[in-house]
Amino acid sequence: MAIDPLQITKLDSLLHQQSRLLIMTMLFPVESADFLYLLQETALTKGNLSTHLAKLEKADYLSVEKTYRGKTPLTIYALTTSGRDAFATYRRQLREIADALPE
Amino acid sequence: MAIDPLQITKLDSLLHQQSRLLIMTMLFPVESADFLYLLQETALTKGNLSTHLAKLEKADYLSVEKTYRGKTPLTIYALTTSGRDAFATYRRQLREIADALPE
DNA sequence: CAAACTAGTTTGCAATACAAACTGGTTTGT
DNA sequence: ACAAACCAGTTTGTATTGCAAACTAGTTTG
Repeated sequence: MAIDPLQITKLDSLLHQQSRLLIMTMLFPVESADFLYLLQETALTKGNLSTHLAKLEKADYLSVEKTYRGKTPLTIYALTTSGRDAFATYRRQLREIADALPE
Repeated sequence: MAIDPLQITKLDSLLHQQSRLLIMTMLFPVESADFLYLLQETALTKGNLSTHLAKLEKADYLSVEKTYRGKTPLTIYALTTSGRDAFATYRRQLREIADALPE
């Protein structure tokens, strides 16, 4: 049975955004990643990446550890449990919706 | 083979928005629909529905015909060919992405 | 020791999303 | 007749976004 199209409006708006979904998708398979890794992989600008990460952190979808590699700053990002849960829920809903879109 | 996560950024931003995707999803299976039908089915507010429709019209994803039902205004919306094409492309890309999101 | 580089953050601005208020007209009630 | 309520949308005001340029604090290089 086809799902209700109104399910579209139930998607987590924080994740239903291309840059943030991309970041979450990069972080999901790994334990953690640093800023420069994400910068390269996402191809976002630094400012853009920084603000999206801040938004995800504020939602408690990821944790941030500020440290050093030698003498230069190093910031490490990792999904939290609730970030993983939110991603899994979004993924499930997105699949249902994508399958149900009319032909 | 898994797709490149960067495909996420290739999604049509106009359609990667919940209210607008909902409107397009409602319009796709039908030939046309009037404002009140969309208002009921989408459960958006009138202002919100109006501005999203205007945006889709501006992108030439839908056409608008203003007429009357008896003496009261009646506005009829229909997807254009390029609107249908855009929807089909978005649907295909969304399915690929949804399938490829990491487990 | 100044210039250039590194790892991010902050700022400024244009575009968005949303609902309340508005518009132009019609119907209803008295 | 005429005001009040209603109808089908549109416009407006405001708060939130998304983005990249400019900035910061420190480090390395020439």
